[in-house]
Amino acid sequence: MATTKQYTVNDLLRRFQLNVTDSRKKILQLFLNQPEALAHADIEKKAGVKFDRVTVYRTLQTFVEKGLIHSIPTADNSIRYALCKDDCSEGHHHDHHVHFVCDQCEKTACLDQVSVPEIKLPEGFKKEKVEVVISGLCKECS
Amino acid sequence: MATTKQYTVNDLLRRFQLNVTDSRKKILQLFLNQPEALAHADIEKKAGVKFDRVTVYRTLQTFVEKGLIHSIPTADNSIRYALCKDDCSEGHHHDHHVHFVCDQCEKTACLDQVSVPEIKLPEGFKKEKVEVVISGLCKECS
DNA sequence: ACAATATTGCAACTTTGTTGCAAAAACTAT
DNA sequence: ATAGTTTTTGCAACAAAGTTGCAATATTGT
Repeated sequence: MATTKQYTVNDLLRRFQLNVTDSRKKILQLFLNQPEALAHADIEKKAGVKFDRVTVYRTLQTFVEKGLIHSIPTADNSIRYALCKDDCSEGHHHDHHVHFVCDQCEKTACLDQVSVPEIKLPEGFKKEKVEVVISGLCKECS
Repeated sequence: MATTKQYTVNDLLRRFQLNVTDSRKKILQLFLNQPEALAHADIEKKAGVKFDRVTVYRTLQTFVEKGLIHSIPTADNSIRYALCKDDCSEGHHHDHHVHFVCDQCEKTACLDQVSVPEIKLPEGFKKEKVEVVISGLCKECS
């Protein structure tokens, strides 16, 4: 019930050294409620009129900085965010899974089962982070 | 000399069934002149005050539609564009190489030598396009 | 060179993102 | 519980990015 959820969210925020506030609880809950990645616009919509646009921006920024969520690059100028699973820490995201964007329903998901393959770069390049975004049709749409 | 360049650009535009106009020539030339990917802002800057913002938007859109350039997804909300190498056709980009973004100089490049590995998706997903963006330090910066 | 078509530039507008600052809320220690 | 300190929020104002309609201009094929 409601209380259970609250505890989870509060706990999670605390664990990431964040003060517990209404907007943070609400936004974090959105991420926990559903598997897909969320764009800024989605969050504003789903959170209702309740929070200022600025607050949403700042909350997302904070969450990324603390390693609660990570951003998924897209080719359409709308960054999407998803919960980090395990080994992300402050300022350092290790995102070893593949992201999938459905061309039809536009939903973005983390494919935790699929890991990013090793890629060898030419001499002189130093690899820091590898992002793989696959587009196509998701389970529901194909 | 100048004339040679002109011919190349005109040719290329014609080959992609585009009318030859000042802005298209200029913008295409920008892409040919240098290896890095360009963001919208770069293009406006480099093209000088000569073209309207709207024209640049529309030109890039047209180029993408016709398969002359492709967009590279980024996590910082600024789409970058690069010339398509070979097997892109109208509405269908086959971009089998890896993209590299330097964390220091911010330059984005296509690593044509490095090809995207096969990735197997879970049951039910239909793969259409695979984008790989690697960040780190480029040759010059490391 | 002309007519048909496509492209451009302008203006006005919408959306998206940022900053400074005062009010409100959350945390800490008593 | 409360007072004091620190964070966070919301507002306002702004800046930047992107879109649309339309009239003027440029391009193309004949």
